[in-house]
Parts: sequence; C-alpha cells; structure tokens
Amino acid sequence: MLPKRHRKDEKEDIMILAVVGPTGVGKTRMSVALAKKYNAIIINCDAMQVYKDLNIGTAKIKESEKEGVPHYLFDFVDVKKNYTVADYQRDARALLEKYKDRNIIFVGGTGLYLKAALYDYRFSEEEEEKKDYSNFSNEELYELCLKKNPTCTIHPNNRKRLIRFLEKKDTETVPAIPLYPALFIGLTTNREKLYQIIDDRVLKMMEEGLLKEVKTFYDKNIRSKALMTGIGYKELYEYFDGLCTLENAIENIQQKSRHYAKRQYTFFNHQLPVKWFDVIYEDFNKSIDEVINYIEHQK
RNA sequence: GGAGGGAUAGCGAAGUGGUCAAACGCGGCAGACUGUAAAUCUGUUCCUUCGGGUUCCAUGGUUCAAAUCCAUGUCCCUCCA
Repeated sequence: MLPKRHRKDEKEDIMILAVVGPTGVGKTRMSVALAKKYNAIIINCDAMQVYKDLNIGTAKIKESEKEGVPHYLFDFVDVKKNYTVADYQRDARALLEKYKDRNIIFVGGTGLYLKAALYDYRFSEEEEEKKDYSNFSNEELYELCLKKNPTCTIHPNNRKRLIRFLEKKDTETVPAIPLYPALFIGLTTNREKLYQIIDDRVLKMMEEGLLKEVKTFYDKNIRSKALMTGIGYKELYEYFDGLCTLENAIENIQQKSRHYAKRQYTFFNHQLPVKWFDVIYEDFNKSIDEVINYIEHQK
C-alpha cells in the first residue's frame, strides 16, 4: 500500500526533486537555492553524510550554509552503526509520508539510496540466515548461485554479491517502478574540470582539518563500516597505521574520489532519468536559473 | 678523458632471435548494480574502412625471421679520473 502524493492547493503541484551528480559538482549549493525558491525541505541521499561527526571528509553541509532550510537525514547515525540501503529506504519513506504536502528536494550522490527510496525496491523483512562462506572459492560460490537460481548474472569474481545472493530468500528481482514521481536534476561539468575540482577539494579538506577529524576516530580505534569504506577516512587510517606516507594517502583519496565520480555517472546515466545541466562555475546563479527554468516547464 | 649500465605503448616495468601489437601494474575510457553502494565487480586501452597497417631512441647491417644480434650516432644514469 503506497499512498499517492496530494495537492497542496488547487494551483500548485507538490513536487519531489532530486539533485544528483558526481561528488564535488555543487549539489549542495544548488539544493539550498532550489529549496528556497520552492519552500522545500531537503533530504540527504548520500550514504556517508548520514553519519554523525563525519563532516569534513564527506563535505557535509555546514549549519551556516543551510540558510534556514530544514535538512533531514544528515548527521544522525552513530559512526559505529552499519546503516544500510534498507535503513535509508525506511527513513526516507517516513519523511516522504510525513511531508507529503511539502516540496521535497533530495540531494546526494548515492544513486542506489535514491532509487531505493523513490522506486519500488523491496528488501526482505525477515531474518536472513548468515552462513560462513569463507572456505568457498569464487567458482564454488558461483556454482551455488546458479544452482539456486540459473538466471543469476553476477560475475563469478564478485564475491560479496555472490554471497549476498546466497543469503537472500527471494532472488528474483522485479523491474523497479517509480513510486514517488520525481524530477532528477543532474549537475555535471567536463571530466577534466571535475577531476580538477575533486583534486583541489581533497587538498582543501586537508587544510580544513580532515587529518584531525579522522585522528579522533582512529585514536578511539573505531573501525566501523563508515570509517573503513568512506573515501578520505580509510586512506588516512592507512597513513596512521604506517602503511603509506601522508602524501600517498592524499593521492589515494583523490584517485578514489575520481573513480567514484565516474561510477556515479554510470549509475545516474543508466538507472535514473536524469536531466543534466552543465554547471557554470563563473556564474552559479545562471545555473540555478537554468534549472528553475527547466522545472517550471515540467509543471 | 676512461669503464660500465640503460633507452620498450600515456606512465612505470617485463621481454634478450620466431609462439610479440609486446606480460604485469598504474593512469584513462566504458560498463554492471535490489540490505557493505564513498562499497563490490567487469570490459577496454598503437592505428584501422577489421582485410590489414605502422611500432620497442635513430640510422645502417647480419638473418628465411630482430624489441631481442652487430656497427655507428644521440640522450640518460653509475663508477674511475
């Protein structure tokens, strides 16, 4: 049972916007501008910005930048917790229902989270049995998957997903149908420029004290999922562990961020109906106007 | 001035007569994605009208056959003066 969105009044439709794009393009700025224009609330759809105290490394919006716009699903999960897509789906949907008569803007780079919230993604409620598959080779796991469901298309080398497939009760995936119709605004720029922005931003994070931010977790010996998978965190942990120089760690952060940006494009381009806008950095207001213009024409 | 070592695809680096358009790594590009998604995994990377064409510092030579052997030159590194 999934409720429909209602009209706020006779004239204006309530809308859901999603500001997406690769890391570093300027989604945060755009989201606040649009929220002010449309009197909307902002919901985070970034897998790392949900965590508390992961601020510099996740480029989380600062209090001063929110300009009075209500922000949700930012900065609320303990770093030791393992927050997953299913958790996000539940939390985002709760907000979608709670604020069904308001304009909502999703911002963030985690395409899967967005899709899980807005589309008919189903995650099993039941407990799934965890088994230890560490003694199985990739090929053996793959064989087991095929035995379970011959239509399995997971690559034999993708151990993680092979194991997940074996744990799942239901291995059939239904085509994802949009549940909450949204307008997907993609922010982009040419690859060279984006990589430059990313590289510079990592350096800026270091200046802002990323090292110190990470050190506080390292000193408490917290090695949770968020710290060990988040870009900027795991690399600095390696540095603190003495596995590489600080210079190497910074280069790794930059490289991982670039790769991540590429994967984001692939996801957004192939999984969601995104309308792309080339960001004009010299005159960001112009970009805002372009986006607003587009939104107005969609109404 | 003398003695050695080296120059290989965008970069690093293997290869020391044929099976080499040349391993591997990085970087680049492209892709997959339903409970770790800032994750995990895959493909591709001299040119091509997909027949083939042009490569391993340069030139000349040996050979049926050269990235691989020889000569000369250029540049780089180390050591002795």
